[in-house]
Amino acid sequence: MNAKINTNRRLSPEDREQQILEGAVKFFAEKGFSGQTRELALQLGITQPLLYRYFPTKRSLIERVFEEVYINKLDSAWSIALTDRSKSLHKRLCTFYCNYSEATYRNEWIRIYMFSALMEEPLNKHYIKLVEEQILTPICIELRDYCGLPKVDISPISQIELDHIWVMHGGLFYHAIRKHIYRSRVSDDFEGIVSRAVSTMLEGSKAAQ
Amino acid sequence: MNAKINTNRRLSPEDREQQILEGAVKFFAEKGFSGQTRELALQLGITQPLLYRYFPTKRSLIERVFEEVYINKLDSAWSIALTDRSKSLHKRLCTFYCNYSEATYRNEWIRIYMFSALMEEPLNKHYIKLVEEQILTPICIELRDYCGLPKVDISPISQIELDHIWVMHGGLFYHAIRKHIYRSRVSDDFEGIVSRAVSTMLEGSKAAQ
DNA sequence: GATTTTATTTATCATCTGATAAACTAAACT
DNA sequence: AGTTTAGTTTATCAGATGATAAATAAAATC
Repeated sequence: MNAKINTNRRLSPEDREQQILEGAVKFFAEKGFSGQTRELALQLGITQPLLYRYFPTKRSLIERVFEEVYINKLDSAWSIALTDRSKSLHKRLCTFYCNYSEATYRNEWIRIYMFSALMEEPLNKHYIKLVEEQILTPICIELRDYCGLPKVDISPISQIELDHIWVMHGGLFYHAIRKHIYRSRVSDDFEGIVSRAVSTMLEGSKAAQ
Repeated sequence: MNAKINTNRRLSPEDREQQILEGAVKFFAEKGFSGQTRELALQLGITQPLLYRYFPTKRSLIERVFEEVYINKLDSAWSIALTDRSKSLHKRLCTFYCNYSEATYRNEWIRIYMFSALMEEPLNKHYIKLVEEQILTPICIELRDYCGLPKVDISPISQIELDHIWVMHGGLFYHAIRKHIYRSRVSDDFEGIVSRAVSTMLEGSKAAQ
């Protein structure tokens, strides 16, 4: 299928390493980390031992794949934009989730994320912590303001509030799971889905007070 | 760890098969389907070739695991109860999701489901279809009634409506993913989470009209 | 109690799979 | 052009892994 004809043999080490890394991301996203080095090499159009010239072990390659996929994906500017009260909270949340989904709700990202979570890679827990601290807590704070509830410095954000936002966050994430893991046919109008989910959450939260 | 001392050797074929099957469910839920037969046997306190007395291949054992985990989990009485308009829709949805989560949001179910989805087992697509037909579409129909919108026979349930309910459904499912796949600390008050998610969805949907 | 049956184990095979070493060859250097 | 350097392949290893056959021993049968 995807096996390239080896047109340009003898790449520079930097190019070859990059090519292997990119191929490995695709490969492991598809097959999981029990995918075999020979099959990866075949898909790259190189021989299997060549992998070991650039990565000492399979495990080291997998860890580079993690880095490649996860570094710099969470832009701190986003969580700052979430707190910009010159715009409506609805607008801010929609913008955020559209940006966020473009960066993370991608085939390779989602699948590698799920494979690594099932393998109990520490990566997953780090990422979850980051999401709670940099995304969900800021949203909870804005939601309190939106609903006219006490500020954070009066009472800290509770697990209940976090879990409530997790449902919306998870619901949107689950859209990507359905698309890239279940490979179901899903509506391509993600903006519309986000907008409705955000409206529902905001209206529902206000009504609950 | 879990390796039983082999106190009762020579079980009856029925008992042994059942014991292997139950052990295999736990084992593959933890390790995924690339888990090895020797390790499974060790965990069961039997020798590896004994597995092949009861299951001709590893694959056949895995397929029995699928059956064991998924058969009869979707109770058709639930979707009927969803349409019982003598109770409030909020009440019906809460009851449904509490029952549904008890049957499916379990460690082994969730993990095997996700492993099988990543492997593109047909099981997944069948199950998704069932969920859309027997759970989500009935909910959409009830939601239309709740919001005072046209009946199904006037205009069928659209992809947009389904996707909207998928967000709530996925958000609740994602709670189980966080618990059993990410193994995050989550609130144990699932009833409370369901109640808030349902209220939010209902209020939000009504307000959107 | 002796014999048959069969659940289980021991021993083993063939293939797969991560990894290494040596051979090869395209490019760089003198 | 001849020599060196280094990217790539061929050949191969050692351990893992699914699966099978023969040996063993607990239970059932007579």
